[in-house]
Amino acid sequence: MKDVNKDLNLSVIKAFKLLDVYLNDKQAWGVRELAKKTGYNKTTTYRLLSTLEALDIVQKNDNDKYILGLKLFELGNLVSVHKSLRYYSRIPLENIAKEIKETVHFGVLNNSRVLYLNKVESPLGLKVSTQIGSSQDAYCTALGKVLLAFSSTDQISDYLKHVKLKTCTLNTIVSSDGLLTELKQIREKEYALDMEELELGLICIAIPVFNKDKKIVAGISVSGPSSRFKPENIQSYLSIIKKGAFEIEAHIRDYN
Amino acid sequence: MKDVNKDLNLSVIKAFKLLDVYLNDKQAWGVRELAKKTGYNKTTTYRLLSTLEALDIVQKNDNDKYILGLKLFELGNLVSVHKSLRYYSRIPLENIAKEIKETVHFGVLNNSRVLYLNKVESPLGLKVSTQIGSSQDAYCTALGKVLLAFSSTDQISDYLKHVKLKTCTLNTIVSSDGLLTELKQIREKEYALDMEELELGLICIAIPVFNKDKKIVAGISVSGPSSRFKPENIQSYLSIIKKGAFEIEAHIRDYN
DNA sequence: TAAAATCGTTTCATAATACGAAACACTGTT
DNA sequence: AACAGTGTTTCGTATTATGAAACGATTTTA
Repeated sequence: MKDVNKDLNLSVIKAFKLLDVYLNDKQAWGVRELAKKTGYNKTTTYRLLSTLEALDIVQKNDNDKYILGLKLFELGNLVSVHKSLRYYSRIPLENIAKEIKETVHFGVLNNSRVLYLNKVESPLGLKVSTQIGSSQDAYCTALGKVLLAFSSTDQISDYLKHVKLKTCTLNTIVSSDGLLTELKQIREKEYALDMEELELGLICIAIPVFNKDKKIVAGISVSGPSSRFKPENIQSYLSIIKKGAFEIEAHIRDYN
Repeated sequence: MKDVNKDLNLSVIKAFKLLDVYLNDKQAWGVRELAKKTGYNKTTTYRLLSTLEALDIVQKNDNDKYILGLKLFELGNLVSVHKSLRYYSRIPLENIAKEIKETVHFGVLNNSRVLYLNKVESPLGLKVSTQIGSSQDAYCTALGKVLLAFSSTDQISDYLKHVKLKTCTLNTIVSSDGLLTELKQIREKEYALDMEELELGLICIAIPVFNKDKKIVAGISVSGPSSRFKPENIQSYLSIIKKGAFEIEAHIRDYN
């Protein structure tokens, strides 16, 4: 809580840092639990929560623990950033999911992470399921790698400077050189694969979505269990995903 | 800004009241514009916006005006209230929309208003389109009336005490007695109609969704232009919507 | 059954912070 | 050249947030 900041409302910052707890642990919290998580005083936490509750930003559940309230749902749905991406991606994603029968994701790079803007889940029982609005490390997912690959060289070197590549599985790329080579190959092939790099048994294909200036704005990925991703399927999957990407690109030519 | 409140963080309240501006006017705002809208001092508004920008709650658009930021999108998608309603309503709503080819809405009563939790738009060019997360007065919509009708008598009389029934069209019910009679009929028929009460040319059918205790938890509505809502269609529409309601009810039996 | 350990909540003197008028820098218009 | 818009910074003052301690109510442990 040092004041390196110029001149900001500290209690507003505190309030949102408290809400940030919910980004990591999506559960209901008590006053003392949140006080411990945030490092705030118990009374401070209590006062913040009372304030947020009065505003319908948080609310108590059946066990008198705090959960995020409906006002945040209302505000979240008003966010106009990437709104056209979200809007125009829906139907193409559904078409892809209908053909391939695997979960389809649509995301952008945000704060060095993949932010999922949209998804359509596989109709099958065994499937990948990610929450819209959640984010994931970029280096160990196909979607993240394809978004990185077509970023500027400055952005890529910045990414490597600030993000630690951690081992998720035996296949995870953990060296900067390894990732740079991988990104170069992705640029050449115009698609990315995640062969169990994030999680064992999980395979993922991703392709970029460009605007009219050939600048990357988003990516589409299809993911599922390795048992269903045979090498002979990947090419046909790619052409189906590319068809969806073309549809989206047709609508967002003025996106920047 | 009177302190009738017990002991709350006033600047946190100010911050969210500022964000509330976006609920009414979904546009980009400058510092002075927001200061005028909120009644805050220009400097206060500037400091609040700088704080919120540092937290990614708002961000500047191309014209250096403030819009809601992606952090709100992330938080909004974490809201767990009504999450299962939103989840289990999706496919039934899509099936209804596919059959009827009109826009289908799914909503609950929240703060005396209809809050739209989900929607599927009509595939036709001329269609009703409402924003998920937005809300609407209850008394002049079919969805609102059906949600009111099956509320407790206390809630209904409370509603009539606090909400002013304003004329939207010639058909709007503006008297308390008129609305009470209408709600009684809705309880008997188990569905509600909005015959151009909110907007001329706009017709809407709504039915309730109950939990296992026969308590209302949500409602489904189908809306479209009056030219496409012939009296002879309404009965067949109703049976299609009811089928969807049954599907949802099967999944939410423990909802309260 | 008593004691201890939780929980959320309230109090209040003190320390910290938000406030806002005024001045400033910048841009585009008259 | 004067004016009318922006957003931004400064700084003394008035307001507000802070947190240790005490409180009441449950639940758990001895």
